[in-house]
Formats: sequence, C-alpha cells, structure tokens
Amino acid sequence: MEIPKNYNPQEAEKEIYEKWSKSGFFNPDVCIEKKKTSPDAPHFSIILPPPNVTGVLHIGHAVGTTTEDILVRFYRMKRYRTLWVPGTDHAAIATQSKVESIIQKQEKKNRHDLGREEFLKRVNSFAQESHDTIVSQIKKMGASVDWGREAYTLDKKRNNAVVTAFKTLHDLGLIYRGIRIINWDPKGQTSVSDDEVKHEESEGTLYTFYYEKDFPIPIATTRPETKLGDTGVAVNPKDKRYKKYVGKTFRVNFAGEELKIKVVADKEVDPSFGTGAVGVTPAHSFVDWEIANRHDLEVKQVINEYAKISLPKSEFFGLKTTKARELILEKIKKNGLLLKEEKIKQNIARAERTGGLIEPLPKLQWFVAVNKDFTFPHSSLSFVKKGEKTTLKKLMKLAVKKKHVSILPQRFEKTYFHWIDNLRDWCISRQIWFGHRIPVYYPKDNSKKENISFFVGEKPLEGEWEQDPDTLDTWFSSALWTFSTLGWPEKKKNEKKYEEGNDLVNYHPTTVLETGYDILFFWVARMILMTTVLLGEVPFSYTYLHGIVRDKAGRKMSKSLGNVMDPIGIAEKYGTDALRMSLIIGASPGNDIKISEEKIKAQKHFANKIWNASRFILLSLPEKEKDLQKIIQKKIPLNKKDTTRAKKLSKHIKEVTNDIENFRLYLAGEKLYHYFWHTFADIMIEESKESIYQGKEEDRLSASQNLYLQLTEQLKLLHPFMPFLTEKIWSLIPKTAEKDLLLIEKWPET
RNA sequence: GGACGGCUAGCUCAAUCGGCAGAGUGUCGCAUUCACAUUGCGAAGGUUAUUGGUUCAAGUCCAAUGCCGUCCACCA
Repeated sequence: MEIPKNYNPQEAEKEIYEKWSKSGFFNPDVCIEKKKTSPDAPHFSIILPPPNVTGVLHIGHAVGTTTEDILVRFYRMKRYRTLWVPGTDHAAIATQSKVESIIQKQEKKNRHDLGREEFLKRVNSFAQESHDTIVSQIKKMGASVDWGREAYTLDKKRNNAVVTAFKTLHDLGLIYRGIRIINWDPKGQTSVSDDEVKHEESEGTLYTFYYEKDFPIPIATTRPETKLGDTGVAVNPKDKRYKKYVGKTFRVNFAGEELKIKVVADKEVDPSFGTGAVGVTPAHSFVDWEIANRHDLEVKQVINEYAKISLPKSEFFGLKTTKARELILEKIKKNGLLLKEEKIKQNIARAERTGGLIEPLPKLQWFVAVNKDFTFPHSSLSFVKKGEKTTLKKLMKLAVKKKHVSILPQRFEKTYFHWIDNLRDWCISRQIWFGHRIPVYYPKDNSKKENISFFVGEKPLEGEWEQDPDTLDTWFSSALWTFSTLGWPEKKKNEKKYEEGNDLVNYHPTTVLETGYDILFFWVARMILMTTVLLGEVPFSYTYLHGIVRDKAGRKMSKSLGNVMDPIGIAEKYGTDALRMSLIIGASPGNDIKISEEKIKAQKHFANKIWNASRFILLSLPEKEKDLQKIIQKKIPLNKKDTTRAKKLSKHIKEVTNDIENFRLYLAGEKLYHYFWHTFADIMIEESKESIYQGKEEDRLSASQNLYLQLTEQLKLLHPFMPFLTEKIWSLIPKTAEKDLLLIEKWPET
C-alpha cells in the first residue's frame, strides 16, 4: 500500500465525518443497540450551548466545541451512555437588531414600514441561512453531536416548554406584571435586563445649583433636564444642615416647571458628596425610585421612550434630553442659580446589543420575582424540602453552595454568589417582535391597562382576546435549554434510571455545561434558577468555564480591530486537528486563551509527525503474514527493554485519563504531545531501529510488537483531541476483523 | 467603592498535593539516500514583578507594594 509522505487534512476530514455520521454512533441509542454501551452504564451528557443565529461561528465557539467534543469522545470511548445535543439560539434582540440594520441599509426601511408579519418573515429567513452555515461549521470542527436530536430555541417544542414554564412560574406567584423602573433602550425601542446594560467610563459635568432662589437646599446633578421630574429632596438623617427642612414640602418653579418637593431623610444619602442633598427623580433613576418607594414620593415621568421631554405644557416639550439640558442650564445660569460646575468621571449605560444610551423609565412590564417566598413543589432536591418556603435566589445560591453544581474554576463561585446578592427582579418582557410571544391574553383592546384580569398559557376559546404584543427575553428560553432539549414538558421525570425513549430520564441532569465565563450570569445562573424551580433538579453537575480567546497581543478579537480569526479558515489551512490542539493546550479553565498562527502551525507539525511515525511503523511491520497476525493479536512476548517501554505507556495512559477525568484537558493535551514526540518518536522508535534492522528475530518481533502497541494505544488517547488524523491512521492499520471505527474503540484500560 | 485574575526564557504559555523551573515559537551551530526539511541533533536564553515572612524545601503558602487586565456596584 502506498502511504503519502504528508498528511493531507483537507482530503481526509470530510470523508471521515461522513463515515462517523453514517455509523450512527453519535446517537447513544445506536451505541446501546450495537452493544457499545448499555442502559445500565452511567450517562454523560452535554447540551451544546446554542450559537446565535446572527452569523457565523467565531473562534470562541471553536474553543467550546473542541472542549466539549474531547469530553464527549472520551466518555463515549469509556463506554458511558453519551449524548451531545446540538442546537441554535434565536438570540432575540441580537438577531432582530442585526436584520433591522441590514434592511435599513439596503432598503431604507424600518420594521414598522414592513409590519410585524413581513418583518418576522425576513428575520426567520436570515436565521435559517445563518443556521445552515453554523451547522456546517460545527461539522467542520468534528463535533460528534447527535444531529437527530437538534433543537432551536424558537421551534415548536421549545415554545411549548416556554409557555409551560411561564404558566408554572406564574401559578407559583413568581412571575408578575407591574410598573417598575426599567432599563429602556431608546435605540432598540425595548426594555432590557440589568445584565444587558454595559457601563463605560466617560467624562461628565456635575452641576450644583438651586431649583429657585427661595428653595434653601442646593442640589447637584449631571443631568439637569431630569430635575423637571423631581418630587423630593433627600438628605442624610444625621445631617444637621438640613434637619429643619425634613418633612416639609416646598412648591418651586424650576425652569418654568412647577415642582412639589418634599424633603425626606434617608440614610443612603452620603452627606459628604456634592451638597449632601439629592434631588430625587423617581421616574428616571433606579436609586431615586427606591428612595421614593421608601418615602412615598410621587413618580413624575418627564422623559419618554424616544429620550425626549414629555411634558406637554413645558417649553422643552419634544426636545431631546441633550438639547433640553443645554437650554435648562442656560436658564439656571441666567437666573444666577448655578453654584458650581465641575468635571467628573462617570459611567454611562449603553444597551449591549444596540449601543443605545439607556434611559431608566417606569414601565408596565413582566418580571420574575427573585426574592419572593413561595412553596417549593418538588421532593427531589436535598437542600430544600417539599412544601418548604424558599425564594429563587435561595435556590440559585444553595445549588452551588451545597455542591450540586460545581463551577470550574472554583473562584467563579464567589463571583456567582456576589451577583446573586445584588440581583433584582428580572425584567423578562421585550418590546421587540422576534422571539417567544408572551403567553398571556387580555380582553380585546385592554392590553395596556395595568389592573386588568388576563389569561395565562393557551389562548382561551371563548370571547374576544388578544395576545400580549411583547416577546420574552431570549435568556428565558435559553434558561430551559438543558431540559427543553430533552423532551420536557411532554416527557416527565420518574424514579427510573433508564427508560427507553425518555431522554429527560436518561440524560438529565446533564453532566457538564461548557461555556465562556462571560455568560456565567446571563445563562448559567438562569439555568440553575429555572431548572431547580421547574424540575426540582439542577441542570448540570459541572460548569466548565473557558476563557475568552485573545490575539497575540492579548486583545479581545473584534471586527473593528480587524484581528478576528475565522476558525473555519484556519481549519482549512492547517487542519481541524491542529486548530483543536492549539485551542486546548495552554488553555486552563477560566483563563483567557491567546492564540497565534505560529501556535497552530506547531500543531500542524505535530499532526505531520504523528502521520510519519505511523507511516514508519506501518512500513516496518513484519512481512510474513503469520508474524503480522501475531502482532495484531498482541501475542508476541516482549523482551526486557520493550516491557519497560510498555510500562511507560501504561503510566502515560493513567496520567492522561486522570487529567481528562479532572477536566485538565490542557495538561492532557500537552502530555500527549510530549510523550508522542519526545518519548515515543525520539527515543523508542530510534532505539527500536537497531532491533528492526539488525536484531535477532525475537528482538525484531518484540520491537515491532511494542511499536504497534504504543501506536494503537496512543491513537486512542489522541482521538478525542485529534479525531480526524487518528481515525484516518486507524483505517490504515492492520487490525483484527471486529475492529472498525476508532470513534467507538474502547478507551485503554488504566 | 467592592471582588477576581495575571506578572515565569526575546515572544506565547505550562508547572496537578509545597519537592530537580519546562514546552512551543524565535535565535545560533551541525546534519539530508535509510518514517518525517511540515525534519533530526545540539547550544544559548531564568534573581519566577518587588519586599518581607512561614518551611528541611516556595513559582506554588501568608502579609504588603507596584504594574496590567476583567467583572460587579453606581455618588445624586
């Protein structure tokens, strides 16, 4: 047989992936049927973090996919009942705003010009295209996912899960509708959750002034235009300067607007900052909203959804907040009310997806109550009993504290707890069109009234009803992902460990959630929230957090910097296996991964080294059929030296296995590299040449036997990391008849 | 303001329980009929950011400092 001198990944990869797919072994049901695992075997399951259908896979996805595939292939070879479910995420706001901007650019139209139905058609076709690209890219990475179980966060089954989850939480009293101050994105024309707001530092001006001459307390603000909505002034209870005014109400005229200002004492006020007095604007500041709640101050909205002044009688009506600010300042100055003007550093809030400047506004929205007591309905969790009073916050916290979920690296547990401590009710309604429509029905033409009775769940048959026009936060459906992909709510949990056809019983809780640390809050925390309350289980036993991929200079990859690496381009140039190795070696959990073309090249060299070492062994195997058969059946006795070599291999197998089992993939990868190249190729093969070319027959056979063993066992060890290359070489190696794909070979005994 | 991470060879990073500081890449030298030039062999390259402490032993543990970075909070 002719074996080329160089390994050609482009040729091998496509053919091999098809071979794997055809074999059916990505599907655990087939593995059971073909006796490659059994119903009694422990399960190992991962649900692929669904990539957003906003475009193509980036290198971060490649890290995740590789990490997951290594684990999945390892446990499949260890004969676990192994399932990896693929899918994609509709990514509501991200996708909608992307399509909106494309339509704006190409047709100069906005979504209202098209109408809800037509617009959604456009978004769906964009999503479909993006989906198809993503699927082909996941395949290119070699991911051994079970395509037969593919899911989409917005498909029919997942919608059923969303509706059921919404209704269940509402029935438990954990979802409510109400007017609260929320983050409003004027650009995207929707509310967003606290986590979707990003703060960036900028320079601002802090103005200190009086509302009017007769008002005794000066106040300070960076946004004078919001002061049109002030209904109070808060001071510290211990502040002697202002004590005499506390409890009094003043009527003042500020910039032509009549204000009713009540002076209140609140311990949150820092007497040493500014003037020690806060002008309270309940409608346009989170902190002020809280103060107003505590002291029963009136809420007066002065800014609307378009970030314009909304007071019809005011001279500033209809002006943008920035313009109004200028004019109001002029007035303050003209009236001699300005005391001080100083430059300060401040953080401005922007919507993560659209970049719009966040305007806090009171609005009627849907919320998940995280601090509210409710009666826990399940008996399957050890840290909270059935019938016990608890809160969602407590559930989220205890799941990790009681080690039902372990976060790797562990230091992120602290970050997680801290986030929960600061958590406010989760605003889940969005005023966008793309996403799961809120499953609530109001009597016709009454959807905007606050105190109206409504119907949650399926549309009622009788009477005139209309569905809530809003959609759900995309993370609401993502939070259900581990079980919505496994058949919930049609499938139910029961006492059994295995029930044919019931994925929820067979694979939930999943074993590992592998994702980037940047979505710990967005996703991981919310999955724990939803799963504990809805299923009485945790979603996964381990959370493995990988780092963010950075360029050679340590910069985050971004389109604007032009340093984005296309994983597929790299895979095509250097081979998928080389890309996979370079993403794993040197990438410990939670730490950022720096990648460069040189690093990938080094792994391409390694792939070629493996190829050529294998080539040598294949060419040096004994020609006599009888001897060859003995070697294949591992029947040649090893001499003393080769026995030592075999022992080295066992030790190596043990170490690599141990590293993978403990999620130290970066170490396992490095050891595989080092052992193959510098122990096996440099030393063992070189030393064996003497026996093979000039040795006595028994030494020659012993050497061949050892090299054969070393190679075949190492191919197994390397397979999860470099699946294509190893599978290709495996197909060239003479072996016993029952052996077929390396994919489903048994992992070496330790 | 709070929390977390990093600082190890020119560069990118490892070092599992506290036990001989090690890879890749780059640099320099040598080698090409015999698996592999996408290679092999060899060399140079280190006060592990700084200061102090614990210990038989510290890159690793403790305390402090400096620089770089990240997340959270949001002082109006």
